Amino acid sequence: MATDEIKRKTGKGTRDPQKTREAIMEVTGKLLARDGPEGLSVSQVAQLAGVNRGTAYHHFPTREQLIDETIAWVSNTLRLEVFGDEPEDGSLEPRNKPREIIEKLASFAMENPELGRVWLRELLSNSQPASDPFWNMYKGHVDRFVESEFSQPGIDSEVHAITLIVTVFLWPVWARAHTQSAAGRKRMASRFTDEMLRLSLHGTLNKEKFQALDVSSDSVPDAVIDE
Amino acid sequence: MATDEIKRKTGKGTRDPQKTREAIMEVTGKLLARDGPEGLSVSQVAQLAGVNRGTAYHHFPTREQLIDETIAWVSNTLRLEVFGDEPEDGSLEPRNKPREIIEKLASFAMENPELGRVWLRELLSNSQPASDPFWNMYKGHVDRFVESEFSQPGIDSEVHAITLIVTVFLWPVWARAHTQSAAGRKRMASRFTDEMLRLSLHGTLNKEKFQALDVSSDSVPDAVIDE
DNA sequence: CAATTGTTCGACACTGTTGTTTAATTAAGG
DNA sequence: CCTTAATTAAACAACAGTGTCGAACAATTG
Repeated sequence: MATDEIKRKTGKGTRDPQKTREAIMEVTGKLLARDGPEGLSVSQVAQLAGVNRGTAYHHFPTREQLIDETIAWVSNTLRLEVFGDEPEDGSLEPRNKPREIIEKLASFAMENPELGRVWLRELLSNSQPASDPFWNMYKGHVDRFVESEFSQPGIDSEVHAITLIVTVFLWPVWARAHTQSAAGRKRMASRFTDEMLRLSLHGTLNKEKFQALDVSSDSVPDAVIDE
Repeated sequence: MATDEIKRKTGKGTRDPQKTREAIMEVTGKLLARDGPEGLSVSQVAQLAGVNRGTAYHHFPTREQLIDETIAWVSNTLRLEVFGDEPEDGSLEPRNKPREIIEKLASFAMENPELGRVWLRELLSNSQPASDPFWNMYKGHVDRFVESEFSQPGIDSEVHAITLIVTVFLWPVWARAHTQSAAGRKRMASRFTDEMLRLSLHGTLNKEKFQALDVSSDSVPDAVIDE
């Protein structure tokens, strides 16, 4: 159970600080996804990264800092993988098809479930997510879509953004726990995107049976001014 | 930061083992939601529950057992709060309006974000969720809805069940981090149910603009036989 | 080749947690 | 009132984790 160890020293290049640093963060990311921030131990990270604990402390002065930097690194990795190198402010082409982004997101999430999980965990417990690069970019896309001619009217952009990102990142967690093969994973990913698409186009309710449904039973004004 | 303590001894009834037990599990639930299973310490639980550590060990022989029993207790609490005392197998009235259940779920989740979070965490990392009472009941309802005349055809029941439950339990986490007042929470809960309803009825895409959309681009057969 | 710089390692002291035990205290129920 | 069970307080060994050192080490320079 504690006998697993990753031999990082492949090839001849024996000493590579940057690679060591990344290896440490990579393992930290995985362990963060599994155990959460409170359950992470530098000892375990070092062991799994095939590195002395002192080395980890050389790169990251304190446990807290290791966690923080790793999360920032995850967010950046996410941003790069999903959005490439679009400009950060993103006030650009609104022609980006939302479907493309969802597919990219979903497939990435399925292949890297740990990253999505650790990032999501941080996002949800962070009261100031505006500082997160990936969140800003993603939210910008959603906002632009909601205001575009391609979307239905009346969508609550914040609710939509959160629900979408949450499902995208957590479906793989479920899917992975119920599939072993790579083919199975692919199928699960397809099922997800298919269902998302179906949902986007048709919803879930049979409209003929729900004509008399009071949509705004005890709703509140749309304008939301909090606090 | 570590100076918080809950005075459990309200009134005169000083000694009540069952209540002590519940108080311990309640605190355990909260801490589980905050720190995850790996981050939970019996010492902290005892301190926050206003109980001696020995007492905790009297009720729960080991840390692991405390966690397990608490999670089971959470699942049961969830089931009771949302579904009342319907029979477990639930092969009963399919006339239960899905909307009613979603509203119950959503409002409960908004008022008890910790419980939902700890349960969800367990569900997603559990490869054998069929043993969870709340999951079984919930999944049964979704299945029956999907096969009923009230739903759209072609819904992937598993995907739908997971995405719905995930959003229901995680939206409150986000909402709570961005609202202080009780009124604000209520508004956030309303926005969620409204948007869910809107989504169920109309989806997100403007159909006129997406007529030529290939729904089954690289889809796979619906029949899913894993492994 | 030697000096310098930055990386990695092994050992150390310290703290906190677990699980166990033992003795003393306190309320509840017959 | 007296027995029983719950609770507390305290101490214990075993252990894991955190930070901090100084020394060993590699690679790049002069």
